[in-house]
Amino acid sequence: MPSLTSVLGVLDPTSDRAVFRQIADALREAIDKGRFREGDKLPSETELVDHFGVSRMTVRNALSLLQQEGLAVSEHGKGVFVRPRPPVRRLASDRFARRHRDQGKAAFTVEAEAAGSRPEVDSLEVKEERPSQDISARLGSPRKVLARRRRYLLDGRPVEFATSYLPLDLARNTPIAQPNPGPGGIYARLEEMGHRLDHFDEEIRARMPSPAEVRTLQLASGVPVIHLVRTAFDAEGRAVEVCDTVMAADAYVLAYQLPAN
Amino acid sequence: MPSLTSVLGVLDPTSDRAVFRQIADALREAIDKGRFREGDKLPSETELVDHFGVSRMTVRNALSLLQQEGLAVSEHGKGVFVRPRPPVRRLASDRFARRHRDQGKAAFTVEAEAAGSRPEVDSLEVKEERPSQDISARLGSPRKVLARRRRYLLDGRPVEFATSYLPLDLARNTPIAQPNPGPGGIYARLEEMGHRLDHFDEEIRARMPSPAEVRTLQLASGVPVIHLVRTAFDAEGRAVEVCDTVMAADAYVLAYQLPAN
DNA sequence: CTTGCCCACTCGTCTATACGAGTATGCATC
DNA sequence: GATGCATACTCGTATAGACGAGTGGGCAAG
Repeated sequence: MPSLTSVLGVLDPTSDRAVFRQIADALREAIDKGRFREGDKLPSETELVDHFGVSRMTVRNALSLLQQEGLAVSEHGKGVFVRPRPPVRRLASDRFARRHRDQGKAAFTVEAEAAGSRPEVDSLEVKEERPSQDISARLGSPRKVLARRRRYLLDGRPVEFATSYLPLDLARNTPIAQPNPGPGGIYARLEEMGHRLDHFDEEIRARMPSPAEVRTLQLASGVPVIHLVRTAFDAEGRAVEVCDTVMAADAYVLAYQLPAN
Repeated sequence: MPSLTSVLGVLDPTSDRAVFRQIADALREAIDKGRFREGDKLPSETELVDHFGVSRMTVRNALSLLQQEGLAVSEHGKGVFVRPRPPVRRLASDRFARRHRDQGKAAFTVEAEAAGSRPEVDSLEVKEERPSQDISARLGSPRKVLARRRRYLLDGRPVEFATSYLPLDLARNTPIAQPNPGPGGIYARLEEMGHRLDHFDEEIRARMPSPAEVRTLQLASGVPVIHLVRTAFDAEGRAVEVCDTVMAADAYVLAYQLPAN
């Protein structure tokens, strides 16, 4: 096995770059060059202390940098590891198009099984609520809304949670207010109820997760979330649903196809 | 002025939650409640040390958490501040549609001025290169490509940098190989050259920036980047351009409109 | 063989101290 | 009044030490 010096090099005492940054640089370079691969254990804090001849806080500072960059994750009692890249779920822009509406299962389940993963849906909750200001504005200021919350998991790992909001006058006492709205999901039910869907608006943001989101999605440090808000409009131009989704950014790539004219 | 105790409360010594997390919680809550607003200075490390009766490293640990969450930014010699939310640039999905192709200025310039900001383009560079494996695959494996790099700034702040790649056999000795390709940009030139554009594919990811990206975009810690790769296809189905864009996530919201059928 | 404990190793948290470096202010000097 | 310096504040970096807590292996007892 190669010596730590050949893998990580040594510090440059003449450099004005902070020592912990030099250590982080050395580790980052070693990872980039494949000397450490996904899931590999990095040298322990003690080993790095001995190798570089610095104090433990300095080493921890360096490792903390790598974790903020999303390059490494630490596991209490085990060590610090190169962060494994999870399989990525690709969301096509036409995933809610009418022609793709499966009559049996939910879109998430169909796609996950096609990709060879085990899908789960979780923390299902259907409630009547007063809408937040933002949701209210998007739905045309209804007094109350029906909120459908759920969390999605892939092979046991939470990847996304979402809340759908519908004006209560539209959804009350319909299959939409049931935990399972039936084949084709709530979009199929909306169309059966005479709200032929015309188009969707999607807004995409990326940001660091709140502490609550870190818990719900079991996010490693250095992993942002993608925040997607989709509004569904019927043929009369009425907003009939808003779906607010927060996704673990390391589990998703969003794909859109756009006409050129 | 209110006492720190009334703003931040006190520690719960019976809690098993780490002290630095309790301090971070207190600050986060104060920010959420508006006790500290955008751009406000948080209490200095020394003040927090005195108030909570802990060591400075513990306070720094707490402040570091808030910075990782993107809630705060520190400025050497000045203090730690609630991170200001910059104005957000909204990118509509039809921004490259033919009907919007302005005959005078670049899309970025037009949009920025409409929003009342001062746009700049920077580090313009046009080069012939060997494509990376990824770019090569997207463009149908050309031996060489023309790469057009540039950085965009809004009111002096870098918000995005992008590289366009075109197969060299298509772009060599054309206006596209000039730093300024002329009115309507390279898409207008491509269409003049007989490559009528048919559609665009866009792929969106979010992740933490590399150290190089932090420098180029002058990113605060706790700010992810949005990575967008757009491929332009002509009417024959040939990929004629790939544009690789990295955006400061706190400066953008992407908006797409999708048909329902 | 299985169970259960101990121990060694890992990272997590916290204290105390020191000095460096960037910023802003006021005061003395020119 | 303008210049420049001293100073006091800010955060940045680094050391040394201590104890806690999670993990896993080995060994001894059953």
